[in-house]
Amino acid sequence: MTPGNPKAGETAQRILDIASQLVQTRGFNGFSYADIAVELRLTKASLHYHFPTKAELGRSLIERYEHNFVEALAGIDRVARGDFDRLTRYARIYAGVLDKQQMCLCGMLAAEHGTLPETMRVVLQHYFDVNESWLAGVLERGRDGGEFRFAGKSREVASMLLGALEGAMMLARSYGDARRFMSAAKRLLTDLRASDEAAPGTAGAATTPRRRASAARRAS
Amino acid sequence: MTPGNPKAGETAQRILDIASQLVQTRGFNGFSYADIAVELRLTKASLHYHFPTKAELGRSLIERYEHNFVEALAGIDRVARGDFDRLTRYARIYAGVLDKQQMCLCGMLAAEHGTLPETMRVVLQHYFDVNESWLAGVLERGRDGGEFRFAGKSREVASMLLGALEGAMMLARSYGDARRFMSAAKRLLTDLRASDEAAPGTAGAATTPRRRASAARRAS
DNA sequence: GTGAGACTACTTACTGGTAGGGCGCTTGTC
DNA sequence: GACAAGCGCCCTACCAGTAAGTAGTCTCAC
Repeated sequence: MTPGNPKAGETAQRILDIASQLVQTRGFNGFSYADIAVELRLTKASLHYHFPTKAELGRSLIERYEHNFVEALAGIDRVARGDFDRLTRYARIYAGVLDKQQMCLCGMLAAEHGTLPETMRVVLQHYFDVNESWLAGVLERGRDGGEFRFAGKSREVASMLLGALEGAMMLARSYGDARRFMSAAKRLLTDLRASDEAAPGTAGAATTPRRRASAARRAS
Repeated sequence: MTPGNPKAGETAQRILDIASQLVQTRGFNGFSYADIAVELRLTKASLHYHFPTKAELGRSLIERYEHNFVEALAGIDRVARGDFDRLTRYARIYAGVLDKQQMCLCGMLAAEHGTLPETMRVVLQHYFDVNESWLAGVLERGRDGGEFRFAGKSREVASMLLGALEGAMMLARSYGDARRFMSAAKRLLTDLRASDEAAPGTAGAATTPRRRASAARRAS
């Protein structure tokens, strides 16, 4: 198909698209090369041409997912108004995945950690590290700027937040009810706000950052 | 073991023991009847005698797990001093599972929800409902009694808490670092306390060293 | 401007191994 | 002799992965 398209890697990308979807719905142990082959109307052997082993495919999957995620985070940093808004948008990425009846690729793989090839484990952990670093940075700046209030290291809050969102996503998906995720995410985020006061109600709204500290760009 | 025990289902229990361990480390799609057979020095056919299908085995697994969990919760209700202590002990159950390099059986299955037989999905959801109900009850009483402070429905907090603990467990396991779970759990629980006041000090972040039996009281 | 060689993107046909599952026979016990 | 518990043997489907071959395309020397 598409005869006038000699662009290298096009098929590989389509393989990754299907594989990603399969992992995010059925897990890494829940699909086979045959599943992709059927969907793509190729033979299994062709898939092995592009990705010699399933471990290789899995590694590529994570790397691409991380790459896209990092871009999304950069996008957030570009448009977000304040750090609370950043977290809100971050959570919205998760919600978007959930709306497609999918689990976070890496959340899924984390559950399957025990059966994953070592090569995949390494890049998987890197994905989480990147997420945690970004979150920690946002939290740190947000606290400095007076938008957030929390005790302890921002890195630890980031770690908790990451796990809580992944877990909320997992349960929401198994309940087939995205609102479960929404509710949990909202609670987790508002609990971090400096203006909590045991605040009930729906709140939300746009944030008015007190200060945009020019301080520390990085927190790693 | 326990030779003088002609109680029917002894082998069935041993099958469930092994299967449970396998699910909690490798997932439901990550083990086979053959794995159990090897471990138990039985044939696969014998296993099928006790559990005709894998779905049946899975269902029994969840039901037994829930049964044990409910007993543990009753145990907590018997000995706990106050509702914060109840939650602390609840989290300690998770920590105990994690110490064995295992994931919560049902947390693992939730991730694999997309490939689970319908019969298993039903009992799986029941497990989470039971957990959530117990948590909601503790939270509700704790708030009424002035031990907790939070906004909104206790049921929603319970749901968030459940997801957050499962998620924290999942990530901690994939990092091979139980302290990640400890840290997250502690933060989640202390955030619910009425006496937070933006928390004193940074709290001895690092660890809450493993404490075995008694010596409970507070996790501060 | 053409033909040899290399390269890409596949194919068909197959491997050894494992999956869940089923049949019919044998024990040991009450 | 009924019955729970287990075994030997087998089946079909599917798994990841491999070998060998092929159609089309690009490059470059002549």
